[in-house]
Amino acid sequence: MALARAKRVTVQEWTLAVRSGAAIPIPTPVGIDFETFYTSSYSVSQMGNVAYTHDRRFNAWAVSVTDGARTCVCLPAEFPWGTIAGREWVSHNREFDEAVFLRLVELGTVPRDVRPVRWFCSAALCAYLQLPRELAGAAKAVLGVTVDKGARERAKGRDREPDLFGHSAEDEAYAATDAEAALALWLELERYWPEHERRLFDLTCQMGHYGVAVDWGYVEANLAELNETVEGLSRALPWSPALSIPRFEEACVALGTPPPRSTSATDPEFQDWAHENQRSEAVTWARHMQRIRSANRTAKVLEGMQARRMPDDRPYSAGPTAGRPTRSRRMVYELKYFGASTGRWAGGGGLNMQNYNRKPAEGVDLRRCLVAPPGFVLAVVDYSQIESRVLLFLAGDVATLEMFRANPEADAYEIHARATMGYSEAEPLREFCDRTAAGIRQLAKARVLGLGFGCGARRFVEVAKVMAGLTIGEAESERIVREFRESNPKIVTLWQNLNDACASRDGGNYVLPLPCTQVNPELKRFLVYRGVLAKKDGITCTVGGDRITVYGGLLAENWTQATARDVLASAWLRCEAAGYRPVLSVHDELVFEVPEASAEEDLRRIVEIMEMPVPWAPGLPLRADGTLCAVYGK
DNA sequence: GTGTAGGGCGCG
DNA sequence: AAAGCGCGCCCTACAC
Repeated sequence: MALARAKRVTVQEWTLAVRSGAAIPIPTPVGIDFETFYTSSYSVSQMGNVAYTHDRRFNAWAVSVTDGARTCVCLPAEFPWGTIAGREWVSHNREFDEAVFLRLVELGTVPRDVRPVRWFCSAALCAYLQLPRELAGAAKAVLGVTVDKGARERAKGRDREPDLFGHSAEDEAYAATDAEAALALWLELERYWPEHERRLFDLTCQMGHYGVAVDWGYVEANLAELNETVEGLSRALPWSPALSIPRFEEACVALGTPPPRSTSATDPEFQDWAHENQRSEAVTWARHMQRIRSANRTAKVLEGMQARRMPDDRPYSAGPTAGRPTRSRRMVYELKYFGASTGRWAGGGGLNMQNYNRKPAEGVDLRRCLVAPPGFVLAVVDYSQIESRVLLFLAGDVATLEMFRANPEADAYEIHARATMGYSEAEPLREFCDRTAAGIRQLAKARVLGLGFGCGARRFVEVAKVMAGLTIGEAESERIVREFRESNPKIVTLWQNLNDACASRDGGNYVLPLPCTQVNPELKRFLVYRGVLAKKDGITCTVGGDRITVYGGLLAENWTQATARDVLASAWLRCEAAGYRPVLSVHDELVFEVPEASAEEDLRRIVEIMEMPVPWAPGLPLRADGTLCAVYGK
């Protein structure tokens, strides 16, 4: 076992081995892992890497470095950094270890000229391969070894002065194992990670480091106001804590009002309850709670932004303050490469940039906080209904795809209405519906959004209400679902085929290749469903360490989402190659800062690049819409 | 005290 | 036959 082979050495032994040429054979990277102090309230998961490493409590109490044969664990100040400078390094969660390292350089703990030639991330690699992202899980799954993740646990509560606690041999052993596991995972799996995906990972990290410009005045003013709103609303509730559902239910009972099944603003059960009890004070209380939760969330996002403000930068404009450091107008953030099993990026680092409210909450517009820096405008470009189009592509519905191509101004709802609902007017569907007050577009929207992935009639009643604002009964829902399936036989066949293919892998793994694999087998990408068990009542398997039930519609959805992700990834790389680097990416959308002077032309070119057909999906019609704006979301 | 589960609020 | 899916973070309750 790779991990057992490494021998623990002292700093002197390590240095000697490197000087004699015994250590770190040239093509081999070194595994490197920092151990740092943290508590429940002071942690990297809440604060993000930059804020965490710049906090006054920051303390790196050990570094472990391994070449696979020998491992050295010591204080960062004691490590002979010259022995690994200019080499390739590997860490599990590179962004964290890199932030620690850069901070130690900044603090003078590590010499200024030490740099790796490249720094790899075994966690990103594991995520790409749909293995557990977390070190212990990945080591277990890939190497078959148990890595105790206790080192960091034991670091909690420790005095921040490294001299005062003197870490135990056991602590050091765990620190060593983390570095060894990272290196072993990298060496074992590295060849399965294609070059363009590594590039996407690096671009993702760089994008977050570059960050976004923020209107800090707007953030500050609204944060104060939101906190007042929360306090005021909380005081109006006759119990505490304000968001306690048991206390709320007790208050309902005392009032003689039956408590609702849900207190969620968007839950249909709550809406029905609120309507039935509209004269009861309980409804007022519930709405207060909803406003508190919403205001609270918004306030927390604003606080998260403030915590990630970059320490300083130089003013953009010339003038008396030019060149003098000022408080930065930018904010750093993190995006998790391959955060979803389908490959989509996910929010991370304590602040999720991918779920900012689209509409103001309590009068506060979160998107309005993100702005273009002076001299620039934001170019926001997103794909139109990309998943609906990809689903048709994967189902092989060539005829419907051809309608997209022939009718580039029409959206997916109109195409669906024309293809399967008998709509045949010459005028665009939206105009027709506006003119005649017909409901066909809403129904088409509900069908497209709700029925493509196997949703049944009972569930569709709610889906139609939430997605398209349609109120339908059970019988009507059944009719719509049946009619959809009859008129979209290719989609239904896709569900069945995927279901059968997965079930046929009973006892093994189901590997579903993505379209990008078709053209260039070197660039393989798959969805992997491990440990398939096909029983009479359904199929179960393991995805990302969790046991889940799968069915045809779900497989179709996963396949679609993953393929749409590849379309965006491909566009991101093409934009990058053309000199356009996004500052943010949200699933089907890229946001750029473009100079005011060339904004129109830049936007036109970006849209053009994003709409370029992808070689591995011939016949997939792509449509991108772009807008220029001074603030995000306008 | 810590860890976790569930409800809730957001997004594509 | 039927089943929308994919995420993250905050708050509260509760078991340990």
